[in-house]
Amino acid sequence: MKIKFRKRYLIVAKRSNKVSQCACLLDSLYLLCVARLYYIRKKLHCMELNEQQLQRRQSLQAIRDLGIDPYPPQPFEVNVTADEIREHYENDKLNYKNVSIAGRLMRRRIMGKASFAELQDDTGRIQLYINRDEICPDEDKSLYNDVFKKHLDIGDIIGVTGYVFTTQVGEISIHVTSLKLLCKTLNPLPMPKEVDGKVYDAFTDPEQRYRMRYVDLIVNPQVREIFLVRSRVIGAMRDFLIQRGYLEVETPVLQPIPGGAAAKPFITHHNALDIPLYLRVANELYLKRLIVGGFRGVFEFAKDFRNEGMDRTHNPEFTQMELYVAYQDYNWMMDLTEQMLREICTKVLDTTSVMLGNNEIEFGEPFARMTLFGAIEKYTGKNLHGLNESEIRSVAKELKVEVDESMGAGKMIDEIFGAYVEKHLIQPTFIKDYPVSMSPLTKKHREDPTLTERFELIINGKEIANCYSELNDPIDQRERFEEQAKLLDRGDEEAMFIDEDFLRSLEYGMPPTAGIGIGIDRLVMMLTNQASIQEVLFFPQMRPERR
RNA sequence: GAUUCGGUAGCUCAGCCGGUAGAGCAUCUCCCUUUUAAGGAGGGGGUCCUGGGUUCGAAUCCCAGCCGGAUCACCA
Repeated sequence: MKIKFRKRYLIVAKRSNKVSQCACLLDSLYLLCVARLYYIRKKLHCMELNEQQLQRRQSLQAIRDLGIDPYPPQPFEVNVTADEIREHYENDKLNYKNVSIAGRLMRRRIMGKASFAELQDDTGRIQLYINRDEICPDEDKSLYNDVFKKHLDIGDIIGVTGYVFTTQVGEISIHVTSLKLLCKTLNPLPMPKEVDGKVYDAFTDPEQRYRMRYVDLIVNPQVREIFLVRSRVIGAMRDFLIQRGYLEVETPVLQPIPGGAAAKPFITHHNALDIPLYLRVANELYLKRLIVGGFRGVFEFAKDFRNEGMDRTHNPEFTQMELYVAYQDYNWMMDLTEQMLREICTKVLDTTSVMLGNNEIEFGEPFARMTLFGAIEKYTGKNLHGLNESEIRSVAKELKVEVDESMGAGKMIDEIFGAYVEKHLIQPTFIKDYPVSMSPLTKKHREDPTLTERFELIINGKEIANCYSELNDPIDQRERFEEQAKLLDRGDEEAMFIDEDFLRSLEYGMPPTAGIGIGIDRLVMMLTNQASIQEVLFFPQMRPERR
């Protein structure tokens, strides 16, 4: 507006060289008013559409005026995909004499009475050759001259039929004999281009990509690939577990007591019951109730919710697979985990080693196994085993690890581990035997009552799985919960609540059980070499868009 | 949360020692019947993130804010 005025003012100033300054001023004031009115009208009538959006709406109307439905209700029969044509045409030409394919128009090269275009379906792109006199055999050339050349835009969804051929420069293409508009689009797409492997004008702004994932998926094929891997990883894991006879179950997301993990929950309210409910931070306590109920093995791919920080490895909601198997222990679960990851990696990526940044992670070799205190001693020189809370606090201070009064011994050990050890564990490593205080749901170690039978699997310096021999002594469990309750009172917002119903279930008897939780998002990050969790979530949480 | 970098056309970005807003692609008009970043000719398109300040004059300098990226710290 300001600029428009300035431009006009300059024009006026030039024109009125010989006119009095007063007249010039009046003139420009008038133009200012006109410009403002024009601006307001533009805003009201066009809802701030840009030129290209307006153009597309005009094309939409023009198409309707030609008697064509831009959003037809009939199905369009597709009998081939872009990928299939590119792969099999050369060896099976007779089978591609009558193809029908649908997708987005992604590029047009119009050369007068004939054109090339690129159609993108869910498998990739295929070139189209469109000849005016073939799609318009009669006098009426409007389908080519008006609809195709003028009123179709990049991104529009079309269906074509025709036969496959190879062009003079050797590109497998579809010679189009008929073309139908299936959906007119009103927003222009970003237009990345690739020349000799170099990508220009890529749609790379992470904010835009995450906010408009649909656009990201249309124009960035590598993004689509990540989500295909994600789906296959989950599929392979599910197959692995079902093959072994474990039951896939579903347990409550809305929980009256948020149990099973040290984490800050989201809280909500149920109107009819007039009670607070929490979004689950884990499903552990429910799956164990099912083991009490008599299932031998249960698992769930669970969305968990934690009201904590957000960064490139944390999203407020994330996916965990939790598995509980009766009559097993954590040693057995180590073997199963190793086997499962090896199988998933092989099935999904057809290899046992993956590049992750500069590190090559090897899933084919046996995973290293170390005790927690052993690992801490290895990397800090301090043996924490047998130390009491105040002794650990002083070691933590000596190591310059930040601790505060609300932290118990377990929490401080975890801090030290995080600061000194975790980053060194690049290859898959099981860290086992955690102190009792940091594992309130875990059975005491068979040889050392100050420890628990628990392991975490660390890969590339990140925890990816957490497993226990599950505590099934109801009296011991009650005492551990009471310890947690004291931490809650001390101000540890992540400490656990006492879950009376869970305790009651243990009093009915839970067989010895091994349980594990595997972070699916992190696993997928590793298998797709992604540094941020947003890249493996379709719709990562974002601040709301303004207006 | 701390530090740091950034926000300019539909997209990717340049301009930033203050002085009339630029490029490529996209879009529009015209030419072109095997092109492929198709080509040729011409045109349109901007609240330079927002709000203050300094100045005759701010996209540019200063302050505040909003949004985002990266790094660091913490939860998975």
